[in-house]
Amino acid sequence: MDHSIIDSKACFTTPHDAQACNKRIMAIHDTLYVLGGKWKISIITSLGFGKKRYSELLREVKGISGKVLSRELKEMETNLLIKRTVLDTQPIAVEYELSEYCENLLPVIYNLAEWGTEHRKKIVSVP
Amino acid sequence: MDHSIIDSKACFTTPHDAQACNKRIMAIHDTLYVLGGKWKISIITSLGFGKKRYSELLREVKGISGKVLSRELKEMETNLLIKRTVLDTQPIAVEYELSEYCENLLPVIYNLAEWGTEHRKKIVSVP
DNA sequence: AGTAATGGTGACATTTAGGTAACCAGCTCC
DNA sequence: GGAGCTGGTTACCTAAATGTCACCATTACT
Repeated sequence: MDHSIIDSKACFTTPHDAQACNKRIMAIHDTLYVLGGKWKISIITSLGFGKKRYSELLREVKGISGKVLSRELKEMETNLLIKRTVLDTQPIAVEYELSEYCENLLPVIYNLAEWGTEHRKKIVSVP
Repeated sequence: MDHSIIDSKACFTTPHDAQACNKRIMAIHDTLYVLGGKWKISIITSLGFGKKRYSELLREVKGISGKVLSRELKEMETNLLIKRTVLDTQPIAVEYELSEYCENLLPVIYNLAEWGTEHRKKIVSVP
């Protein structure tokens, strides 16, 4: 019963059961995948300030290409993080916005930001 | 002053200041990088159950190659997540363990696991 | 008819991450 | 001296992520 930090901190609920352990690892990788890559965080941040059209995102998320933007948006839509609405204006306009479901993700992102900020300080201060 | 979810949930501290925004995005990517890739979470999980030697990790982290393991360990060491101790036994043995600093990361990982678990349920239940 | 804006898509090239297998030094056992 | 263990490193190769650039249909304006 001496498995150190993880159990003692009650951060990992299940101990040495390989299957539960693997499920947990997969869950973590799922989340990392949903948030990972070069652009997702920027897109979420941009949409965090309000709904945007495709061309607005293309302008605001600096450096992204049209192809990658549309792919990322599609993926985030199938992950239910984003709502896509086609307006029947002339010419046609498409609006993207964060979904309500995406709100669950914001505290997670917040923690990533906090830890990253502190970590950067820590690393640059190391001799 | 209508920038929706993010501010209303107080999840992003600073509003529409581009520089602060970018710093935050970088911080998030730092964290994602520290935890990202195919193996880091598995290594942390394995070391979470107690200190391990190189060859033990090679056996327990199933599928990893020696090259990648040593690279990941080095990187995690420079990120101060891991302590490396050379024991002067014969033959020489090297022990790896999670650092105290790494404990700060465990709640973050915990959140990733929780969200990932719920998200998987959500996605498979979608029509 | 020509130009520009909308929201994209497709073929291809490049970059990065990860995998394979051979090799090495130091030591021990036989 | 040969085989086997330790903890690695190296050169080379494949696969995945990302970037570039050309292209498309629709509508509107001039």
